[in-house]
Formats: sequence, C-alpha cells, structure tokens
Amino acid sequence: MPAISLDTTLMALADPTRRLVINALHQQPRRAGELVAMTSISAPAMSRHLKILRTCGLIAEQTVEHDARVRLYHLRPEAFVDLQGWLDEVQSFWADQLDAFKVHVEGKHK
Amino acid sequence: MPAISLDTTLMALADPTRRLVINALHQQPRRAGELVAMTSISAPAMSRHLKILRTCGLIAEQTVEHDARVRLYHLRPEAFVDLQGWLDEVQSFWADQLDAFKVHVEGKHK
DNA sequence: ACAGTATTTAACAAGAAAGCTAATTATTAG
DNA sequence: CTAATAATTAGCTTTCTTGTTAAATACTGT
Repeated sequence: MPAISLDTTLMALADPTRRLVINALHQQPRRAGELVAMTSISAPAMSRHLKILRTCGLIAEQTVEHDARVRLYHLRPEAFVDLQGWLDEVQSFWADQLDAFKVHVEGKHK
Repeated sequence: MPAISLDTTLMALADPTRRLVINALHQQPRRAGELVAMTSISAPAMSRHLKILRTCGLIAEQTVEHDARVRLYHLRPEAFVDLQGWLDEVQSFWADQLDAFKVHVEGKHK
C-alpha cells in the first residue's frame, strides 16, 4: 500500500476549512453534520472536504451502532507517519537555519 | 511587524515547484535563472513563484556586488519561527495520536 | 548610444478548486 | 408504505492558480 504523496497531504492541509476539521476531530470524533454546523459552508461542500481528507488518508469514517445514516469521522494517526518524517526533516533544517541566523545577528552586534 | 498567516505559508509550501525552490535554497543562495534551469517552467512562471515565497516571507532577495541585474535569493529563517511553533504543536499532537494508536493496536493483539 | 542579459510585469488561456442548489442514496421511524 | 433525516453525488458557476508569450525595466559591456 503506497504512502500518500506529501503534495497531496500538504495540499489538503493548506485549506483553512480542512484544518478546522482536523482541529475539531483532534478533540473527538464528529459526524459530518456537526462539522457543517461549525462552519458557514453547506453540507455538500463539507462532504467534498471530507472526501479529500479521506482520500489522502488523514481521516476515516466509522458507522455508529444504532443509526447507519450517521458517519462519524475520526483522525487516522497512521497516515501522519510519513508527514511527520518530512516535518522532522524540515524542522531540523529550520532549526539549523535559525541557529545560523542567531550567530549571524550576534556577530553583527559584537 | 505582524506574522504572516499560517494559511499563506502552508499554501505556499503546498506547491511542488515552490518546495523545490525551498530545497534548492536550503543548500545555497541562487539566482532566479538558476532556479528556472532546475525546473521545466518558464522564467515568468518562476518569477511569480518567487514573488509568492517573498510575500509570505519565506525567502528574500539580495543584490550582488558587480551585477545589479542579478537577484540572489535566499531563505529567511526568521520567517520560519511561527511556522515552527505550529509544527511543534501539530507534531506533538500527532505523536500523542500515534501513541494512542499503538496502544490500541497492542490491545487488539492481546 | 546600442546590443545583450537578467528578471519582472502584462495580458490572456486552460484547468483546478470551492461554493451553491437540486437530486440521489440509504436508513430510520411512524 | 411513507415521510423525514444524514450524507453524498451531480451539474453548474465563479474564482483562483498556473502556465504561456510578449513587452517592459533595469543594468552591463562595447
């Protein structure tokens, strides 16, 4: 099973509505309707956002016991592994850059 | 000096060409023409990408001593501070999620 | 001054993205 | 069976993004 591309994941996270969804699901699983209520967009629009997040593996749906109409969405932590690897890389690079920057500034003030 | 919004920064990083630029500048400062040569897009297209990266503060240009036509681009590590804060947050959250996921898996196999 | 070089801006075309309403699917409850 | 509910898909519109070529800007070297 091939990992979802970084492009796809970053593209998905670049949208404010989708990051709102991620944040909301961070706290607890939620149904599509709840997520719609949290935003000012229509249900179909939310549905498409959820599909995008599903496609890139960031979230998944589960059905609820008593009512099969309800789709409860939750984060899929496995999907974050690759992204986390990339973030580690980028982040350590930035840390290096920041160190270099600090040294540069200190050098100037000497 | 207000920080550039996370939206803008993530949007900028979501484009593969712009991430290529970031990677290229990671190694050393480069001129616009060099960056064009590294990709298959035209100079004007690259120029616009550079403008986007400049606008969100991820890169900056400096002029070169002997030839003022040349614009040498470099990363701007200060601009990564905010982003790094966000990444720390998100990353620690993901770490939590991953831990929870592992516990879940281990529980299942017991 | 003039031709050439480095880069950006202008103007436009094509494709993707996000929104909406209406229709569809699936399921529950009376 | 029928009406209502949850969510998605279809069809369409508007806006944004990216790309292209042509023109403009700014500078160098002869």
